[in-house]
Amino acid sequence: MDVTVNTRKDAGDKPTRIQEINRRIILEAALDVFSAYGFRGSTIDQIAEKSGMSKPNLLYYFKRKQDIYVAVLEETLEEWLQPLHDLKPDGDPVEELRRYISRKIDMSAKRPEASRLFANEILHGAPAIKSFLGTSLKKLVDEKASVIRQWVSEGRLAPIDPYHLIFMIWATTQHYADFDVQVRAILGAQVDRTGFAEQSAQAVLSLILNGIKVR
Amino acid sequence: MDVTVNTRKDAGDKPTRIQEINRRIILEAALDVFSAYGFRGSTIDQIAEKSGMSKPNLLYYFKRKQDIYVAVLEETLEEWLQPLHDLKPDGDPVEELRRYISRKIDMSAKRPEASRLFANEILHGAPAIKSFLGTSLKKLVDEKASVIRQWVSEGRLAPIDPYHLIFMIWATTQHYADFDVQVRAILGAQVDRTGFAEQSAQAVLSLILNGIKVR
DNA sequence: CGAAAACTTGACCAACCGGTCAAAAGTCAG
DNA sequence: CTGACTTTTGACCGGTTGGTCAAGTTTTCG
Repeated sequence: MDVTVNTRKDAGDKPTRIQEINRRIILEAALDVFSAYGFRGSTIDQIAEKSGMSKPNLLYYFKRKQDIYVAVLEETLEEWLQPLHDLKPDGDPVEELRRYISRKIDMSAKRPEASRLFANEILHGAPAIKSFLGTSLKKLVDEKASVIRQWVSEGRLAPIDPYHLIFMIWATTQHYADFDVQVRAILGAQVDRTGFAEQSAQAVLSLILNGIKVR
Repeated sequence: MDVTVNTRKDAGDKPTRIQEINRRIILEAALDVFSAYGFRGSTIDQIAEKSGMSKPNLLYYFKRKQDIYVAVLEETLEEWLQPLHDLKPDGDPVEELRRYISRKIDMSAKRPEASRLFANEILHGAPAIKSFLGTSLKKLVDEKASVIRQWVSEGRLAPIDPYHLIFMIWATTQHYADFDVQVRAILGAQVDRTGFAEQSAQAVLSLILNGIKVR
């Protein structure tokens, strides 16, 4: 039994320099492709072409199409939830929520592909991340919801169900990324004018914050 | 040249009884399938099976997969936009918007497949209805936006950009249909308890209405 | 009834696509 | 430089899927 033999690729071997580079290239290309066409609508060939490598070569790094998809989802998820993680019980509630909403809008504007990737995944029943939603995400949201509930009970926020508040923040902030073509169709070229993102952020912020301020 | 020969199927011939029945069956099955798997992810066989007919027979009624998709989109669109059509300049602004939001939430709860069908279509660049978005939908939204702007300028509504307000209403009301699995993962079984829809509606309504009431 | 028109279907096809494989080309440590 | 290991690729395969077709069955209507 030659113990030096290893199966590489799967096992926990440290990746080579080339592996590191190429995995990164593939995941970036895959984010673009999957977010544009969805899992079923994307082909390995598309991702390979965008990565500048052949299909068999891509499959040398990720054995199956699913594996690429899951990898890109996991990679992006952590970044995507960071703003919610950073919502802290200390400090002014309205200010904390203002910061949270601002960061969410900012991320949607700067990385719309990430937003669309999740939107598509969830829209179709979240086959790849359902277990994550029910465990890690639920835990995180439960935690932050109780922070918000605390604020409400202290009278520092207008009475509102914290879960519904979080859903509304998600819905409104991601709308501009997920439904970009619709927004463009209606607003036309002004979407590309500088300051549009800030203007949208202002509208979302003022509406939600007005709705939760104590009066 | 036998003039009585007609190409049927495309032409403006009045459909037979069987045609009317089967087209309806197909479109209903297609809404379920397309909304669950998207255009690319759905197969003609799936729709045929759900319709209880053979694939060639289904293709007898709709020559191509695209044709079924476009037909079901067009059919559902009209119904989907009715509430916005009914937003009238007369009457109390807050009451009008309350009615509009309520009807949107109601539709999302009762016909989530329709909501998901559009969400998916727009998410992927609206290839089938892009022209519609830029013409009919834009016209409708422009019209209603100016109604809202009028209300604001009369001081009957808090100052807010009417387009962003409409987008926020769309985003929040459709969120519960489009992201159903996520909502379920976080809230669990309580989603199925009676009154949940009303509770969500209440949360959305109170937040948005609070944000637009003059103070 | 009878025949024309409408409807239905099994068999089939070509394109596409996820994935394999064996062999060539490149990398790198000793 | 050399040989072991890693990376790359062209050719290929089998399953799926959109769509066709010719032949059969049912409906409609004079």
